[in-house]
Amino acid sequence: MEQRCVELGLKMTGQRRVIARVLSEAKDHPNVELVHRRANAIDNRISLATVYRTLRLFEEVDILERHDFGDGKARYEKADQDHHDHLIDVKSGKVIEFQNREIEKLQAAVAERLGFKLVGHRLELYAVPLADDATESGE
Amino acid sequence: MEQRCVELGLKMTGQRRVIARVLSEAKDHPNVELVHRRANAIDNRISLATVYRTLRLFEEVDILERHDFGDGKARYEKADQDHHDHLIDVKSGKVIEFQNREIEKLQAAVAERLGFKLVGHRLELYAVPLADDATESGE
DNA sequence: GTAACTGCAAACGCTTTGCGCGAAA
DNA sequence: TTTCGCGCAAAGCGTTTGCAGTTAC
Repeated sequence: MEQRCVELGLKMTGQRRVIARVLSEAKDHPNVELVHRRANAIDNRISLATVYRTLRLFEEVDILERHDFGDGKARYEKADQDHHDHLIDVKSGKVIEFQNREIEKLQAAVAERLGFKLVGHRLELYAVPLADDATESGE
Repeated sequence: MEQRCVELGLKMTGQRRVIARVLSEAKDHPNVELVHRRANAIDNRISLATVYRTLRLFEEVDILERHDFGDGKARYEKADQDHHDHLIDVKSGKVIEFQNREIEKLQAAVAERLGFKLVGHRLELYAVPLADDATESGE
């Protein structure tokens, strides 16, 4: 990810490096506050404003993807991976990634049938565990 | 819609009647400010707070559906119609409704394969017109 | 009559921004 | 030296809420 930033001519400061690292290592979809907390665990002089500015910057150059899963807070993940959509376990709040080529194709077909060219989409599945032994957790 | 409110035991005040009517007659997906403006065209003593409170109330009893198409403002439509998803023309902002049984089935299948039971979903297609003669409009 | 609703204005939560300072090129 | 990023605090925005007066039943 750092390499990517250099290619784009972004000045890599200490703060940005830390924030980049936090998201590189994240296996979940942290919101801004969580990124801030994790960044501060590494360097506690990073302000919330800088986190907001940096996340936005990274999003603009397509290093990160921003999501909104309906709780009113932006959540981030790195964008360099294969495209996928999200299933949100409404019991635990956990987010699971999935891919489905067939749905993607149908989406493009629907758009075309309506006279449009698909340029993006948002698909989120809200679901509950089948075997109801859900463990409560933040994600 | 008014009938529906009475069934639910909602007190039908003048303000609520107006707001219900505005959304009954809406062919688009107005945001709160727009609902407020349209309601005021009928009775200019309806406050924004009441619009917010009423829309939320109607949403809670499933008279209305709330959407968030990514512009940070809630948008509403009546909920009594067939289920559908939305295609957003990113050129004009226009919203087109569509149905696709096959996508719905695949969504349920995806959820099940992951060990979940689908309880809701959000699908939005962002697209541009194929024949690029888009007329700019609010919706 | 009384519980429920309303308007107003203040507060809310998330996010952005103006400013002066400090670091990098 | 000039540009850019930073922390801080204040402001912005859509939305919610406390309160006192008003309305529907």
